[in-house]
Amino acid sequence: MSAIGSLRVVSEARPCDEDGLRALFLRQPGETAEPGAALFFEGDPACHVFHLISGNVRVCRFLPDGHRFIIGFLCAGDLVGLSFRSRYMFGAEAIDRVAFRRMNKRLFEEELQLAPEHRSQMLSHLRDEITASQDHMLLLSQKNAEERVCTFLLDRLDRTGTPGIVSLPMIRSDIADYLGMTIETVSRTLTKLVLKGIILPAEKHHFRVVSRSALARHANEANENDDHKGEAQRLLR
Amino acid sequence: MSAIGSLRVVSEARPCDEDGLRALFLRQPGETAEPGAALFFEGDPACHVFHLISGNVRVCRFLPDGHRFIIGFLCAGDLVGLSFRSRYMFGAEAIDRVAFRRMNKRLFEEELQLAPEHRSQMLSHLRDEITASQDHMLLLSQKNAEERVCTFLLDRLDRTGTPGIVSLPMIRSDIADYLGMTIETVSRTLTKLVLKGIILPAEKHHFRVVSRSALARHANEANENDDHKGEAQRLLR
DNA sequence: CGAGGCGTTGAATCCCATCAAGAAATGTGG
DNA sequence: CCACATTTCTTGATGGGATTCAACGCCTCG
Repeated sequence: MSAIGSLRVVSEARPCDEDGLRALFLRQPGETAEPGAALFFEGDPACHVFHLISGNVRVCRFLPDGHRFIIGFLCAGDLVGLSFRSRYMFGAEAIDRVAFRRMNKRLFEEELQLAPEHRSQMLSHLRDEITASQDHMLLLSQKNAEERVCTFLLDRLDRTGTPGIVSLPMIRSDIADYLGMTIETVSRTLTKLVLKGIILPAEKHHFRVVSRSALARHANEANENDDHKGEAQRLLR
Repeated sequence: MSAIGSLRVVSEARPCDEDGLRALFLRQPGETAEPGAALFFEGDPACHVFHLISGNVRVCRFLPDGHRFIIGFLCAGDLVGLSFRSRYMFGAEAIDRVAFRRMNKRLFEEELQLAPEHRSQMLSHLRDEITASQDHMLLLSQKNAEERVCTFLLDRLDRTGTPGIVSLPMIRSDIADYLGMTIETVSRTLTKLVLKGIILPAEKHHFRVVSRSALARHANEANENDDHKGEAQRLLR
């Protein structure tokens, strides 16, 4: 639980399958995007695949009534653009200063032809996206405000480099549009968790997690390692 | 809008990419499942890929608290099982009498090796699953009861063979668990749509759609062909 | 300093879930 | 075919959790 930078375990152990894919980008020049800038827009011709070097990106779609939905957040090491046909199905915007490499899709596919072992990595990546989507759907359809926020914090906790600290580089409205709630409810729920002693406000955009297990309990997660660990948590309640 | 059996257009025209994949199943023996029977269970080793010949299947996951979530519904022509690693991430249950073929996954992958053109069809299928998941997330996070039901009806309308008729072979609780609401709200919303004159109750498990465009308007869909048609609808409002 | 974006908190409202009851449909056995 | 049990569907009454509307403090930046 304290391993730094460990991958989030979705459902079974998974040694960094996609490292091979990432290696393809090393020849590409590094680029940067300023906060708020778009890497690409929803609806644009999908001609590049992206690899994030540093920084945070939000991935979003819009409804005709102006509502925004955030599909997810990307950070260092993440790939985006593999799951498109001819057009981007969503937009990607820099949250903070972002460094990335991009690769022409045609070129990317040629490389894939040359190195067939990358095929399975590609599939692997797509399967992960599907799994992530389904977990997200589960959250949206079944969880209440507190469970949503706790789930989100757990997720961020595993992505943040410092143990016991969760970093929220995005603003409240990003979180709200990701969790399917309003900024007010997000704010209220965070306050409630602080009052309950589960998290502590730390520096700007950071919280200290006092009790990971309490967080997990309040998140009502499906498989918080449904082995002995899960049992233990149930008994401790 | 009246073309029978036309594929639902997700975002761009797509000639039946996966027909090649489907052809692989023709050598497999036909099987059937009775209503309520499971094709496979969530958590089981994923050793088969399935191709539906006829009937309807619900695809679902369970939460530790007993809640059920329905990821989607399958019908004739659909494939399922492509997006798994070693275990099924969800279960599949027959809604009515179902005919299908199955294929050992290892065999399936060998066939894929032999016919590399199937690779892209495989990717295509996974991308469709991702798109569907994201549309579903959008529904769950942004839409109210009426919009959800209208979206669902539109979706079913395109899957039903008879123009102007939407078939709902599944029961209310299936719909509820798919749309993230209760059976009561589903029922009330359908009643409301009937009172509004948008749909008419037809035979058991069927509704007649009086006005597709009204349905689309109430669904608040993103891309109801965002060309002139969309404009026209806006003007007609 | 003032403007504007961001975050928090309060009060009122509303949509949907919950609880409850009954109607309609389906199935089963005599 | 009917009586009975069970499941499915609908409708009503009520309450609660989240949204909405509003105000205010904090911070950054020009």
